[in-house]
Amino acid sequence: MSDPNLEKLVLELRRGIIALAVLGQLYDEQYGYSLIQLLADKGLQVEQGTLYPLLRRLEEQGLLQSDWRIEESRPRRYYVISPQGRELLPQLKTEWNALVRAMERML
Amino acid sequence: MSDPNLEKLVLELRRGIIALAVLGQLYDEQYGYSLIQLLADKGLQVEQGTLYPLLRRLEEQGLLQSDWRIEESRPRRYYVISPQGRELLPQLKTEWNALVRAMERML
DNA sequence: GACAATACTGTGTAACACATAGTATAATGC
DNA sequence: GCATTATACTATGTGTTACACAGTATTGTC
Repeated sequence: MSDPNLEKLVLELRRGIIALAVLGQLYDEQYGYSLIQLLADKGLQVEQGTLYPLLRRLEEQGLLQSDWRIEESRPRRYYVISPQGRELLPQLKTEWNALVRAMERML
Repeated sequence: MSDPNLEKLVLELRRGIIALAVLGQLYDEQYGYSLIQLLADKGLQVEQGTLYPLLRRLEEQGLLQSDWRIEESRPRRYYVISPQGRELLPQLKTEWNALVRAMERML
């Protein structure tokens, strides 16, 4: 995949999906670094420079909650989906599924 | 869907998808306005202010070809996928399918 | 004790959807 | 025949965001 056009288009494809994936994975709490690995395991590579700001944005929007823990071997900020996030996620999934179905009709 | 958080996330979800949809629909030539209607029929609302610049970008990138026709009742710019676009589209579809499968594992 | 892995922060850039506005012609209804 | 709607495109500006790149600091591991 060295075609720069293809890379740009794939980049844009992944763009909005990352937020959906993150919200979907945070029913169980995770810290940034572990979430990157979890997403990678499931087939979605996300850069640190993408994920950390995204987590902060989603928390600002009230969709995530976090707490900073220093008792463990390393200090970590744990994130989990908030009540507001739990309310929003099913609606977002519905929109996602509608998009997937629309694309099935088109490709 | 009045939640501004949801709207913002859905906006980002749709973002990259539009280019894929456009490329997929242009095996048969279309002009901008007809393409907007075609996409809407298949469940994807795209604004004029989104589609027209997108068509120009995709042409600049060599993925589309166009010609301006004035013989018809109205002047129209017809777009069709280029050979380079035909080469790229299956790869983009593959990436899209991989993303869809990754999301299935996560939601 | 070097090196990789872990875990996070911060700044800058480019791309892009959409809002908004504008131009102009063709078809339709009354 | 005249207003209204549909058609078809152009142009500018804004806000959001993924990623590149750089940096900090701690904790295993060989």
